[in-house]
Amino acid sequence: MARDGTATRTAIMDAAQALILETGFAAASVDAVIARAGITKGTFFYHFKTKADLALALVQRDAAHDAALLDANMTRAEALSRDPLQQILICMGLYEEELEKLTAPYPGCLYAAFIYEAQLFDDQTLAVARAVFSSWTARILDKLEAVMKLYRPRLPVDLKTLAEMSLVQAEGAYILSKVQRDPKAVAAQFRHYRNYLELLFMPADGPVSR
Amino acid sequence: MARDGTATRTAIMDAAQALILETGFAAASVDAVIARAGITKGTFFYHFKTKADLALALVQRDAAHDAALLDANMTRAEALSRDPLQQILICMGLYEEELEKLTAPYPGCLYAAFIYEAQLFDDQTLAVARAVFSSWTARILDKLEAVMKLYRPRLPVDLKTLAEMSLVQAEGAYILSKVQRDPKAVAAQFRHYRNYLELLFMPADGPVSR
DNA sequence: ACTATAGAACTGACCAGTCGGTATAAATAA
DNA sequence: TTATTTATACCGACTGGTCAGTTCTATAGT
Repeated sequence: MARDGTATRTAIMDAAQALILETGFAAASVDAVIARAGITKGTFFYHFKTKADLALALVQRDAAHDAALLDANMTRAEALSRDPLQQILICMGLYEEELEKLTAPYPGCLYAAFIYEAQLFDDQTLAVARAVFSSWTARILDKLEAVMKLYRPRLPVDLKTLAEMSLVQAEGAYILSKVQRDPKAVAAQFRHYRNYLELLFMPADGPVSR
Repeated sequence: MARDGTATRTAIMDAAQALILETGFAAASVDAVIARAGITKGTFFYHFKTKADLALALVQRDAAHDAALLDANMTRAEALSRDPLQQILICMGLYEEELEKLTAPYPGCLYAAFIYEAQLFDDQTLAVARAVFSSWTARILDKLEAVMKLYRPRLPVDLKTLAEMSLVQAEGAYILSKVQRDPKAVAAQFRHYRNYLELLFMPADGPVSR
């Protein structure tokens, strides 16, 4: 097999991602990456011009994956309910379902790993992380604005930071999961976000509004 | 002044902490630390046996600081209200007040930085971070249990993960603040945690219970 | 012929850590 | 009072190793 290098490229990226989430980017040396991927240095630099190039490829791959997953979950949620509040709750519930299946602590988020070593990366790489955050937030914010047209929140609330809170809850939960070595921590925190939205928008006298 | 080295030791630790939050631990080289602290290599290794020794000292210092701050804020809150729910809300409000004063993005949390480079540290160092998390959680959980004796939550809720959520919210907000370069992001997220607690425990018909 | 890979030797920069030495000031002895 | 000792605080050149990245030759599949 000398023709298709995509498998090798993927192997390098997978090995690097796992290593980075264990040791950080700086300590995930090229030597360590190639050892884990089972290839040699020549091959590594055949696929990636520099280590920074790998960083960019990794963050772009994650960005594409995360965007696709949110899209899939939100589309499913939209098919399951016409109510925008229910759509968000269902969407978060879908994430929660997946997270409940974890048997090892959540390995972590590449954007968070990179942001805690921010000075090591160029603007382009960090911009990808920023873009993921802002498009995620925008998607949730859209729904929340639709919710606001149908429901009156029980407390005055800023919708933008409320949308961002879903991300915050995820990133914070990843850290908790790693610190406590607890696979279940992330799902539990997603559940709290769902609770908050429910309490915020559900009228006091019951689940139906108008 | 040849006698008192504590100022130098503090300068090293301050320089290291700032650097670590910008670049991560691995990339915060001893050379970079001493350059920022304005001292030399000999001095560094006079104060710290190894770089790992510095990591331990840093995390211990933060642990002591964080424990003292929670204690101070919670004690103030306890003086301001007899109601355990109000005590938590006030305590979180005190944090929020401080966070609203920020003019630069929150620099980050050392525990989070370390956990994203976890393999670089020995068990003792990571254990300090774990201990901070668990004693913080325990303190909040205590209050929440007292709350539960007076109030009935509007949704079934797990108190332990609810206590942990305060930490999750903080850690997640630090990341958001760094990604968006937004100094206000952290306070806004603390506010949402307060809102959640309020909605969860405040009876539907008004702020007074029994 | 072209692409994908192996492998190994090499470079210069940077890494953590060492070592011999100096400066200072307080304690002690003349 | 003035030397001498002792301990602390600090300096900076140096060492052996690792880092990212280069360069080369060789080889196998298409």
